[in-house]
Amino acid sequence: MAKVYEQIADELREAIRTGELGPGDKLPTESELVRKHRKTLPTVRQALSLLQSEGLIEKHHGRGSFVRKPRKLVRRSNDRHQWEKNRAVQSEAERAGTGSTEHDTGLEMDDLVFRARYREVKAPGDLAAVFDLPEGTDLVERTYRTRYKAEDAPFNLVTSYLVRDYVAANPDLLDAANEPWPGGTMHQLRTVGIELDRMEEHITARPPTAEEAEELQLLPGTAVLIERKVSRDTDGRAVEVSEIVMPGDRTELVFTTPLERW
Amino acid sequence: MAKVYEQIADELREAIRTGELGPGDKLPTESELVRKHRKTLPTVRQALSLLQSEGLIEKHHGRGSFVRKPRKLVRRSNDRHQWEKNRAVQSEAERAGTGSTEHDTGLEMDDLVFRARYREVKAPGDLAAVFDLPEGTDLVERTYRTRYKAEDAPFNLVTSYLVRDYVAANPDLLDAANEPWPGGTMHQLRTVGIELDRMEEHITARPPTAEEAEELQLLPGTAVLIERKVSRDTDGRAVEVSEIVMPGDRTELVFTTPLERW
DNA sequence: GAGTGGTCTAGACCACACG
DNA sequence: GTGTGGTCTAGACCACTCC
Repeated sequence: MAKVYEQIADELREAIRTGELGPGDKLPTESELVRKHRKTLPTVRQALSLLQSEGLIEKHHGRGSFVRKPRKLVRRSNDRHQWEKNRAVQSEAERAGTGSTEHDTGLEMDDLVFRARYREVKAPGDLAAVFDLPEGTDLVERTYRTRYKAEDAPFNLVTSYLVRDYVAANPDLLDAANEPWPGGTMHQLRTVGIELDRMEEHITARPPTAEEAEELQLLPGTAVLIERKVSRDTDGRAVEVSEIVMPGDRTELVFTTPLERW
Repeated sequence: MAKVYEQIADELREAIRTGELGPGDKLPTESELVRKHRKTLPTVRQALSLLQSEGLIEKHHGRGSFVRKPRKLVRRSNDRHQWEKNRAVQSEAERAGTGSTEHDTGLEMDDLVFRARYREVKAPGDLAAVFDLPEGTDLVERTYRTRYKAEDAPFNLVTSYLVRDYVAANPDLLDAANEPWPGGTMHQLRTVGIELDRMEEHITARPPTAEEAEELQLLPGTAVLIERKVSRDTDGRAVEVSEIVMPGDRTELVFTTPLERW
């Protein structure tokens, strides 16, 4: 072990692991570490950057560096799909009460701020393949941002695509002014005679892009979960494709798979 | 925009986004960027480090920096659970042919190298809570590493816990020498009269720890997917808890949720 | 105003890749 | 051997936080 910055990082990692430095505790300042290890400032900063990229610490300009606290998780369970489907056949009064975001998070609608934007686009190759339609087919692109009223960053970024021809029979579905739609996408599809049979969710993870980090206000050393969801109707046809970007440290996806009995 | 390293990073990001620099292409060398922007080496290096942490580029000592290529994904679908359950009631000859890893990846058993280690541990608080048993209950901890024969890094890290009392009736289940067990965990449990009713999978994402990065040979700028799986028997009792760490850029988890008809 | 981290300069020397 | 990135020194000045 020759690398000085690794040694400094190791020592701090060990202090965090043993609990000598607990969540929220302040680390020694950079100049203290310089004195202690008799190295220079850039070397010490390299060590701290490493810990930051591992998600172990947060640096705060003018205040110091701190051991990161575990985040409170927002849970999204796949049982919400059946819940949403059941809700789509309720009366308007019943549907108006809640949305699936509230079902996911347990929050009241009043705590949330919601923004939707619609746009018409031509299907690029990858989306066309999922829909099993020709490239360039007309799609409705819908982007959603939902955030807590008390915070100014949304807690996820959603982009959803519908095939224009499948939904154009109801012009209301082409206008973002009707959002938030009581009863959600399942009810929207029901107004044009589409019933969903299953949801396929594809999950990967990666570091956030610069834009995502800014929009979700992610600290360095955070990963994002990417969910690509394909909704299929009773003919097995893909009718909605959506991509959801979620902060990996604040989100827990829960999937329950039932098994047949022996 | 005052920050010089952001400007340099932006320019390179843009070149990558537009395709001017395609996957696998070599970036300008650090000294070329120094000359071009009339800045110093550490500043240029800061810009490149940023792109690296975003997973956009790879740096190779002595060779240069390169635009990262997208990885080939290994797909793990939740339909493997039912597949595994069906397999557990087959004859030994049938079970011997394949394991669930092969089912997941489509690879032959001959392409894979498998290592298992068993250990007996006392349940810490968080595990005890999931099993709904007292803290300190005896558990069997099983760790697995599976890798391609051609590569030297495993493609995931698995730690599984069984309640010792539930499985002790069959001593073979306490001995790692019997791994890989033909028919997997579902068949192991069957030998002690346990039938699984459902699987709960909890997914989060974060940057890898230093150990995980080394063991999975992850490049900087990669995230890991964490899956915590709880297997419940027909009484709803948690009988296995496992944690699986997977490279986020090489793994795609697929969950299909069927919906009831209206 | 004092303390602390953020950005940047201007180098030196080392380690790895490749011809 | 030459080119390349990796580590490290020794500072300067700026920006943010808190008293």
